[in-house]
Amino acid sequence: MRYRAGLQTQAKILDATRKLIAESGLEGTTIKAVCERAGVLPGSFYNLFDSKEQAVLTVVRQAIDAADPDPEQLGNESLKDLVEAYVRFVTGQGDLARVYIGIAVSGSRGKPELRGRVLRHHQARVSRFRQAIEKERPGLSEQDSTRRAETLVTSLNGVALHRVLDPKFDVAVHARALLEGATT
Amino acid sequence: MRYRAGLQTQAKILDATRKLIAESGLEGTTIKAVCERAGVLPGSFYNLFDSKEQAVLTVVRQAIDAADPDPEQLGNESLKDLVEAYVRFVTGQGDLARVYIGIAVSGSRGKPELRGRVLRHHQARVSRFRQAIEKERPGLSEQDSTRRAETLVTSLNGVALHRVLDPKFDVAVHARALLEGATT
DNA sequence: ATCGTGTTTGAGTATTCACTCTAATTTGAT
DNA sequence: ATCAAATTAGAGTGAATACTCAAACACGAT
Repeated sequence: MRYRAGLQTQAKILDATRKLIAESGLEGTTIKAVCERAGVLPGSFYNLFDSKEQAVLTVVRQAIDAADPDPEQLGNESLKDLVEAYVRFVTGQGDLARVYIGIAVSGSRGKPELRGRVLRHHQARVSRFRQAIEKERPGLSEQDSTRRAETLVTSLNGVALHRVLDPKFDVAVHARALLEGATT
Repeated sequence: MRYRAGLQTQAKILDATRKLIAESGLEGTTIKAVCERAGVLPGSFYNLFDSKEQAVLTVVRQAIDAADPDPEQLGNESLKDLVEAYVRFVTGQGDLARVYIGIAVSGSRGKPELRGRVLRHHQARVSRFRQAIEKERPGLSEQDSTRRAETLVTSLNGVALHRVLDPKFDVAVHARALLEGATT
């Protein structure tokens, strides 16, 4: 993959894969469907990717990266910043958010690669939230701040999950309530 | 299906289906796998069920029913009762809880039957939680109590979701924290 | 004991899946 | 313009899928 044509084809395939996962989950994401939507034939797909799983993993990596804001400023942002960034991710990048949530539930079974990646990401996220909580409430024990961070992160995922089912669900309102609950 | 043998076979098939969905998701739940685990041949399966989807739907219906405590005492239980019942369901009936959570995301796509069922059940659940909240905090507006109930129910789902990924995750602790957040 | 009906058998069907292969075409540095 | 390498075309592979069917068998009311 060194020519322009190859790079364009790769982008088209990844776009198609992302949209298909968001629309119909891993189950509905077949090579045939991806190729049809990308306007490409299977031969081209396998010229650029070793397997279907490789393409899926690339998209999942994109989704996980997109769920975290400004990785450079790690440790310098407020809890409100973190929550708002997640709300923006869920409401503004619907496709990636659906991939993220969908993988967290169904895609991790029997696929250690995916499961490990999701769990590692979750842990990093909890740690980041914990730091922000400790900055806001310096008196808390580490155990307590960790517990609050875990409750907040998993609850936010639950709210995001419901938005996948009901697009009218107001994520921002519930995120605000959870934010308040975590700091009082 | 009128003889005892048929009823026994039906029960064996549903048990196998439930366990397989819990272990390996919808994707891994094939007719062959279900039949092998149930000690039955495909012909017997299709003598009792019209399709794979029918068997899956039956299991999902069981899971949804099991998520609600004492349907007869509707409206008479405290918020704490409701939360504790959900924790018991998630921690004690892992199989069904996994089916419920998994279906809510991955299974509902492209299957209006399932999607509608899940959303209707969610609405009933929110309404039940709202009533309990209003009894605990009589001063709240309906809009406010509804918002609190929605936050609580979706957050509990998020906590339960994470337990699917990490069996060591302490659901009870986080459920308690969410319960407190909903009533203060 | 008989007989209609429910149940099981187990091979068989059509389809779809991820993936391969070879030949033809396109690319871009020279 | 040339040519090696990158890319594409598109039919084809074997395995797995959901599902079917006719024949054998088991049940239980009579």
